[in-house]
Amino acid sequence: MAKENKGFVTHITPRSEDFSQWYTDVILQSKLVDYAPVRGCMVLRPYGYAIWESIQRVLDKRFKETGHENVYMPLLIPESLLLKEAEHVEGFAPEVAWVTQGGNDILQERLAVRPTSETMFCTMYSKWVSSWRDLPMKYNQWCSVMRWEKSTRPFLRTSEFLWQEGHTIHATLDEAQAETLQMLEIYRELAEESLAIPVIVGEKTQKEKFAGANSTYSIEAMMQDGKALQAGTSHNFGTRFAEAFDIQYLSKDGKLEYVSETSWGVSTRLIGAIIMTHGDERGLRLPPVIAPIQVQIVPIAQHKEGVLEACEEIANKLKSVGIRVDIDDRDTLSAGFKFNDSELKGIPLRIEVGPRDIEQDIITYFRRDTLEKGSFSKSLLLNNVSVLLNQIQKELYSQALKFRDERTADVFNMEELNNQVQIGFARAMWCGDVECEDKIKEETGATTRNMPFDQTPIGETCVCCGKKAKKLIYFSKAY
RNA sequence: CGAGGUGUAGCGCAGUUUGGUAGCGCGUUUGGUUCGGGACCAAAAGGUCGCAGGUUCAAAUCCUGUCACCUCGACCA
Repeated sequence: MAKENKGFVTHITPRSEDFSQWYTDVILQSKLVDYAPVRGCMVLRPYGYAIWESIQRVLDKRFKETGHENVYMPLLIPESLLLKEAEHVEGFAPEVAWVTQGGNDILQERLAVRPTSETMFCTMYSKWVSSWRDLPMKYNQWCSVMRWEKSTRPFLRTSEFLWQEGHTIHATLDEAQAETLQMLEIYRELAEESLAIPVIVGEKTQKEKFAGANSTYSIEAMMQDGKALQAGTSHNFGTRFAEAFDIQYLSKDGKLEYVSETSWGVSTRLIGAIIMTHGDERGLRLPPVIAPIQVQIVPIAQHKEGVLEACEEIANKLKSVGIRVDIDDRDTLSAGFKFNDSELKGIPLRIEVGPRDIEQDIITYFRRDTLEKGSFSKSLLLNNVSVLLNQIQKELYSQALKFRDERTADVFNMEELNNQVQIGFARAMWCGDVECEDKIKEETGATTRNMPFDQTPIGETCVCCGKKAKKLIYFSKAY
C-alpha cells in the first residue's frame, strides 16, 4: 500500500538544458535519497534502499552459486596494517578518515575508517591459512566504506557509500586470474541483464588500475550526457599483498608458497548508473528485474463500490506469482497525480482500474518505457503482465545500447578523438605509453576507460604519438 | 584545494540596494465537494531569517568572522 503523503511534485529540469540539475531533481523528487547533515553523505530513503536490496538479492545469489561466503570485518583498521603495502597506502592515504580518540583518551595508534578492506582481509587470511587444503578462501562482505572525497554527488561519489567487497585467495596465479575474470563476468551479467545497462568490459591501464593491484578490470557504462561511469571493478593482486602480509601455505610437495589474491566490488554507484542511463523528462525508469515495485495499480474513482476490491483482486493474483505490486490507494489524490507520481518513480508498468475496466472485464495498462497505453482481457492478466515486464526489460536495454552505439566512434587522430569525447566514447589504437595517456587527458579532458577483451585492431598506429600501436582502447570523459 | 554563487516556514522563493510589525506559492492539518492525465472551497497550524560577534533607539537588511551547501576546475567505486 502506498503510505506517503503527497509531498511536493514540481518541475524536473530537462536533461538537455542541464543534465546535472536534472539528475539532482530526479533523485530528490523520486525520494531515492536526501542530503544528510554530514558533509558529503547521503541518506538512502526507503525507495532508494529498496533498489539496493534488489541489487544485493541478484548479486548475492550469484556469489553463493559460485562458491563465495559472506563475512563481516571491522570498520576500523589500525594504521600499521594500512601501511604494509606501499602502493596501496599511497593510493588511499589522501582520502582516509581517522579515529584518533576513544572516549576521552587519545589513542596510541590511530585507526582508519576503512576505505576498503584488503589489509584487514589479508591480516586475517594470514592467520587462517597454513595448508593447500585451506585454499581457496572466497569471502565477500556487504558493508559501507568511507573515502574523504573533495567533491561529492549522491550515488556517484559520497564520503560514505554502501558496497560489497569480495576478497579471495588461491593457490596459483592462474586460479586467481580465473576468479578475477569470473567475477567481472558476473558484474557484466548484473549490469546488462538485471540493470539493462550495456557495458564495455576490459582491462584498465597501469595508470588507472587499483592501488596495489597487478591488473584491474572494469565494466564501463555510458551515461546520457555521453560521459562514462565505471560501474564495477575486479582486481588481480598476484602475490603482492601476500608478500606484504605474509600469507603463505604449505603446498602439496611441502614447499612454502605465497597465495594469489583477488578483490572485486560494486557499490550504490550502480543506482546512479541506472538513473543516468534510463531516466527521462518524467523521472526514473527502472528495469523490472530490480524495480522495487514492478506494477503500480492506480484505482480510478476509488470511492465507488467495487473499485478497491477489484484492485486487491488483481494485486493478489500478481503477488501469487511473485510479481512486486502496489496499490496507490491514497485518497484525496486525483488519478492524474498518481499517474505522474508512478512515472516519476519509474515503475515499469501501471494498471489503471476504474468502473469502465471492471464493467468490461479488461485490464488497462501503461508502459513506462514506451509511454504506451493499452488494454487486454482480464483473463490474460498473469501471462500478459509477465510478457510486458520482460519486454520492458529488453526495451530499456536496447534503447540504452542504441544510444551508446550512436555515441561511440573509431578515431584515428587527436582532432577526431577530441571531437568524439565531447559527445561519447572514442575507440582508438594506443601505443601503451603513459605519456600519451597523460597528453590525451591534458588536451581533451578524456581518460582511458579500458582495453576491451575483443582486441581486433582498427589501425596500426597510436592515436596520439603515431608510433606502432599495441592496444585497442576506449577514451571518454568520466564521472 | 582554487574560482564563483547561495543560506529567510517541510520545499521553492520574495524582502537586503535605502535598517522600522516576518511575506508569497506549494506542501501539511481539519471539514466538505470531487475522482479515466498533476481537483476545488473553507478554516487552521507552522519561522530565535545558517551560526557567532559588532554598529544602532532599532538588524533578515550594515560591518567582521565562521560554518554548510551548490556549480565549475585538480583527485576518485
